Amino acid sequence: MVQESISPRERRHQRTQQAILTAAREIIHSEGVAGLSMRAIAERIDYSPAGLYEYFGGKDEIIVAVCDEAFEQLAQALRNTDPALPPVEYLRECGVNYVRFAIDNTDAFLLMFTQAPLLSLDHYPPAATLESLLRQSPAFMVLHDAVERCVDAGLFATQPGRGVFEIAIACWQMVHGMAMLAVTIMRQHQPSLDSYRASLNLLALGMIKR
Amino acid sequence: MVQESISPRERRHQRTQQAILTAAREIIHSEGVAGLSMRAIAERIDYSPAGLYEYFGGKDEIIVAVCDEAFEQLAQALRNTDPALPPVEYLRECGVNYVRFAIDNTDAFLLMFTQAPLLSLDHYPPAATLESLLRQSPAFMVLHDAVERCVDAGLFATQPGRGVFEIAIACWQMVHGMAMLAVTIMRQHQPSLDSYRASLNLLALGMIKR
DNA sequence: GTCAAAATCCGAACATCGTTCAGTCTAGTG
DNA sequence: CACTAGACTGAACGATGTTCGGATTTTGAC
Repeated sequence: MVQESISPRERRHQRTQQAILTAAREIIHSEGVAGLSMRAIAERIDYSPAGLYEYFGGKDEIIVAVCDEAFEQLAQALRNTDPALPPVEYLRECGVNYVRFAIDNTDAFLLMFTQAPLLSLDHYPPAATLESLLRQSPAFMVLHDAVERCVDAGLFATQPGRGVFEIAIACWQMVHGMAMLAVTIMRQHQPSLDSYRASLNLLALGMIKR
Repeated sequence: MVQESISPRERRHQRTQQAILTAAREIIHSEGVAGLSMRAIAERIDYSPAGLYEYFGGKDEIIVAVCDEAFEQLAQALRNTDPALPPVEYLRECGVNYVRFAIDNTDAFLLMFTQAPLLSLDHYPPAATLESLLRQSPAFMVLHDAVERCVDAGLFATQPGRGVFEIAIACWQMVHGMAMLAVTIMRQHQPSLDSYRASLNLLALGMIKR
């Protein structure tokens, strides 16, 4: 039997942990990543800087934790895509939602893909294969399953060595490039979501069986 | 007449400036971006930390200068694409070279697109339009001209509101996503360049007039 | 209820960082 | 030669992430 109920102590511990994370998120949103400091977090939740180390191993761990939350939010944003859409349109709208998430959550997105990669090499355990790594990512799996629907419906062509997984990676690369450029170089010059949609249509067109 | 010859003093100045930049580049390559410090640069070229401020306004300016150099190298890497290739293949190989540059110069590429964007908002003057901004980027213009060749040859279809410029952006987004993921999440699991080629073929296929 | 152990939390300190400033030395100009 | 502008340093300032010893509180076992 698993002891499901947690002690009040653990509950307080988790609550304080969450308070730290939300404080970090707020600071990043208002001051930018550079403005995030242990002292700023501590002050915001009425703690001493040293007290934070009771809940996180250090600043890096806090950043990684914020990223983990953001990755889950991204996956949720992708899952919000209307499942009633035809397979290809569904896949395309997943991509649009990916870009939309990046634009609406610039701070979080930049953190996920510019700060975490520099830290994660030490924090995340190295996976054996790329496939085993990506299968643990809920966000990627939404794209993967969307591609699978297209293949199962006989719309997308597969080849030996280029199955659902490889096609899903190609889709991810495309939408990730869109999102990444949108939050960096094009930050001040956002194209319409329809222009992203048009580009994704082109990629889908190249994949469709003919 | 322009005074072309520069004084020995200015020559020394420029040489020291270059020494600072190469020192910074080497430190980033061996220690990572986090290991880059004014003191480390100064020590490597036998200077006092304060002496560096005679040549650069601060650490941010040094980083931006390193990025500017790297952007020029990227443009050069794209220009190395064999011009004898047919238009579409030429465009595709430009993309492959973009990804190859990212993989071969991971430190520089990460610096360009993860550090600089956070600083450049203060350093670079905001451009009026996206087009005027990108036209100043030699690297992007290589892609742009490659797309133009495809359009002029009657291979790529254009539409009102989706001309050479818009298509070039789509290509850039694709290759940028490939490169970005290659140097972050897939850093330890590099797919072959041929798999990138195959994905780029799909995008090109969607653009080809039919 | 008692009491040792564990969990919190803090103040002070340490090392490091980017940056500034007053001053010294040197090269170039009149 | 005198003078000025540039080059360079040492010491310092404020801010940062982190550690450590100790004080305080909470918990669980007897």
